Amino acid sequence: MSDYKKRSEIIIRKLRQSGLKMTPQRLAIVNVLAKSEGHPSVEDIHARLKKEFPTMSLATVYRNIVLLKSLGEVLELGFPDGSNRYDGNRPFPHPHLICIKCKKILDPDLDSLEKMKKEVESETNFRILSHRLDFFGICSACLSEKV
Amino acid sequence: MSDYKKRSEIIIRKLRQSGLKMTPQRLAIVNVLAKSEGHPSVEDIHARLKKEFPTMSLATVYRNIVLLKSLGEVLELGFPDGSNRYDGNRPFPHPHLICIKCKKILDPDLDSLEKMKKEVESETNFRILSHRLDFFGICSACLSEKV
DNA sequence: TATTAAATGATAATTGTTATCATTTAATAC
DNA sequence: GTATTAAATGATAACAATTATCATTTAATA
Ligand SMILES: [Mn+2]
Ligand SMILES: [Mn+2]
Ligand SMILES: [Zn+2]
Ligand SMILES: [Zn+2]
Repeated sequence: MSDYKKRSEIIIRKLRQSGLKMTPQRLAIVNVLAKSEGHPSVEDIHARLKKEFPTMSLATVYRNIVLLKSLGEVLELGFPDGSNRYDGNRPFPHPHLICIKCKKILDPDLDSLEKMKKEVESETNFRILSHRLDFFGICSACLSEKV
Repeated sequence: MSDYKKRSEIIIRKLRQSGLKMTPQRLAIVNVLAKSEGHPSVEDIHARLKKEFPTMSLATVYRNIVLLKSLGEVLELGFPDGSNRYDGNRPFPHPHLICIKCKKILDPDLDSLEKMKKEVESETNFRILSHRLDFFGICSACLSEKV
C-alpha cells in the first residue's frame, strides 16, 4: 500500500472512531491532504476538487480543516497575511523552509531543535509546550531561474 | 541618557533623514515603541496614547507602524489570528518566547540559531534570507499562579 | 505670514475566516 | 427497501484586523 493510502486510512479510522459521517467531500479532502507532498492552502484543496465536486463549497473545506485540526491530524501553518497552509502528513510542530518567490514549503531535516528548546527552558523559567520555526529564502529552482 | 532615549533618537534621526514630518503623534508612537520593554500591539500603543491624544486615530498608529517597518526600525511579529505585536528595540529577526496565558512576549538569549541556519543551508539548496522562531509556553509568573 | 506637500482623523472597503440556516444525506433500525 | 434523525453541505451573511479614501489640518520652509 502506498504511503499516502496508509496516511489517509489512519485519518479515516480516527474520523470513524469519533462517530463522524463519512461523506464523499470529506473523504476527498482527507485524500488531498494525505496525498500532498507540499503544504496546500484551503484554496488549493478547493481547486483540486473542483472537477470531482463542482458544487463543493469553500466552507466545507474550512469546516473539515477545523475538524482535522481538532483531531490532531493536520498541522496548520498560519501566516499573518492569511495565506495559511496545511500539512496532513506531519501533524506536529516541525521546521519549515519557505520559498518567498514560488511559495513552495518544504520539510527540512533538523535535529538540533530539541537541544535549542532545552537551552531556552534552562535559561528562562518558561515551560515550553510548542514552537514554530520558519526559514524564509529562495529555493534552488528559483535560484537557477535568475536571468 | 537612558537606553530608551538613545533608541528613540536613532529612530527620529532616521525619520528626519528621510525628509518626513515630525508630528507630535508620530513622536509619541516612536517613544512608546522605544520605551516598551515588551512587544506592544497596535491597540496597546493606541490605548497608551489615548490620554495624551484623545482624538488620535487607530489609522495613524497603523500608518506609522508601516512607515517604521519600511525604514527597518521596527520588527513586526505577525500572528495568524491578527494579534500582531511590535518590537521597536530589536528590529531584526530573533527568537521569541510567548506565554499563551498572559500573552507576554520575551526576547531570550539564543546563540545556536546561526548554527542551525548553516545546517539547513548546507543540507538543502535554499538561500536563507530570514527566519521566524517562536516558542510557546507558560511563563514563570503564570506557572506559579496555578491554584 | 503665505505656501504646499505630508500627516491626520473619520470612515468605507477589503479579505480570509466563521456563523447562520435551509436543504441534503449518511448511518441506523426496522 | 423505507423511515428516521442527527450531522454535513452549500450558499451567503457576518466578522474583524488592516488598508484605502478623502476632506481637513499642520509641519516645514521661505
Ligand atoms: Mn511540514
Ligand atoms: Mn523581540
Ligand atoms: Zn522557489
Ligand atoms: Zn504568563
